[in-house]
Amino acid sequence: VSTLVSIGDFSRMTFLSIKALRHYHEVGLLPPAEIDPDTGYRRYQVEQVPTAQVIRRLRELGMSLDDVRAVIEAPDVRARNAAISAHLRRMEGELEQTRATVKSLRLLLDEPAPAPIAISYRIEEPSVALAIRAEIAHDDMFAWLDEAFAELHVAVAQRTGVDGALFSGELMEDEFGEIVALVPGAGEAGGRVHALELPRVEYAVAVHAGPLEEVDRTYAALGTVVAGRAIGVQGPLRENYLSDDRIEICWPVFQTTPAA
Amino acid sequence: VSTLVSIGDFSRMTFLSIKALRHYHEVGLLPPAEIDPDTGYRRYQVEQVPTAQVIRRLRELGMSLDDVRAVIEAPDVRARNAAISAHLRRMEGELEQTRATVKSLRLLLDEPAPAPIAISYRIEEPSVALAIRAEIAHDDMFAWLDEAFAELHVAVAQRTGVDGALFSGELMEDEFGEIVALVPGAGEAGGRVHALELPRVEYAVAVHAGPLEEVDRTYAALGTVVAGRAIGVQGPLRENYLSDDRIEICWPVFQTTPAA
DNA sequence: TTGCTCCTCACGTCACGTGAGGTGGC
DNA sequence: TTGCTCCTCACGTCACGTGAGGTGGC
Repeated sequence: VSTLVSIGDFSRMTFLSIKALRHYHEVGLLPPAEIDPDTGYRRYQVEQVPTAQVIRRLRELGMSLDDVRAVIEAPDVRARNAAISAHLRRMEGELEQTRATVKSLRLLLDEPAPAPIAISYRIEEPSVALAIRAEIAHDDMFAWLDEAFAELHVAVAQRTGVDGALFSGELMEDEFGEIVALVPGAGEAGGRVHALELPRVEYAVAVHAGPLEEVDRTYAALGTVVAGRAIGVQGPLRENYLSDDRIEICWPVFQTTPAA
Repeated sequence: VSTLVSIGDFSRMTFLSIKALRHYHEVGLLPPAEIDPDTGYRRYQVEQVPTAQVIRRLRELGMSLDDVRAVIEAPDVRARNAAISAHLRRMEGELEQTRATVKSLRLLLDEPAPAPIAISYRIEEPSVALAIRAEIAHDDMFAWLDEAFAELHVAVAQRTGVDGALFSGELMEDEFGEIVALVPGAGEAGGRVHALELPRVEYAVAVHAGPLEEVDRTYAALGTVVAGRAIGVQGPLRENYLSDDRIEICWPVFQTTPAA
């Protein structure tokens, strides 16, 4: 015969606030064992304490209630551990990101004016490429590109240039929008992979060398020049991945060169 | 003569979303250099880009907009670096906490049933102590206790027991409430320090040995016994800090011993 | 009986995101 | 002129916290 305790006692026993316990009840994460039909008083079983302790620790690790629920309701130990490990991996990724951001912040504060970068102009004549397109959130960009290029590399037969990507305005401005991963050349379409005809575009181009966290500074330098000369036109930005730490950034412009 | 750019261009140059930029304008963190009186169009100066880049990095580090503002509006480099360093120290503290929580979670999952703990009963006869009391948030508990004990240790003249603390029910249940730090014995009152007369209380007592992160499990074990015997009474919980890793937890109960 | 516990709304917080509905600029 | 950019509400998100106002239980 198990002991029932009031919400106050359960709170003291689990270090979860009463408000939190009521919230977990409301969302069905940790319903009390019993509810008095007259008074609405919640009664918890002492056997619910370990579950509550797990919930508190997962919440302290910043796991969302939905993910906590997945852990709590996992059918077996394997699934449970997988859910927890996935979260810990995410946290490690964030930690790496944090380290990089701190470094980047120090750099920015120490060196507010960036080294001047070379900007060139280029006319891209119409060309073909193998491409994958999608509407994604800005935060998913890296993961999405990794996967897309993996698929494209399998499909491409005749490469005529380095990997590149097109970013719609909305993707930058709204945190959600169209993205295209492309490999110049020809190959086998199928699945998400399709052939893409790239139109003629004029670009102002800058090369970003160095850590990815700094790439906004190159964008800013390039954008400043384009804005200063009032030559910007609409159309997606393009990045070309020259090497592991060299990215070519292409900003669409018009009439940078006298007509032939 | 500085270049003005539209919110869209500024967004592309800084990797801040348009929604974020409008929000920063609304709260006065990064107002545009100019606003068209007819259309309401925001225009940013390219010289605002570095500030925006700093804001983006600080936000990525999880700094609140209020704290970001403090950094941005810092009167000099010293004040600015102090604000940033304070945030980074907080983050390191959280990282330590995260490590401890992960460890504690693994322990809890590996060993769901805790080792049975010894529970004893005790009657505390009325006594005196030097004490500091306050209403605090649960999260500030450790910092507050550290400071309070430092003050009490200076004031105490005749110690008759180890450091202890009283925790009101609300502090546990509402995340905000009364806390009392106390040193049994006598000494010099003054400032926040005052003499406190402790009434007679009967306690169920358990000793928690080991890491602080696990202390909820001892609370739960103690609470389970108290609830099972239906001997709980209201009144603050008490902790006595026996040594660095031994905490005595005292739960108020009634009539645990036959009357004399 | 008193005061303590617990209840249910309803609204606030933080930093934006998500539309809706509309207008200006090239 | 078209469609693209930008505007302002108003409301949503997430995980609770903060009261208000009221009732049950010892």
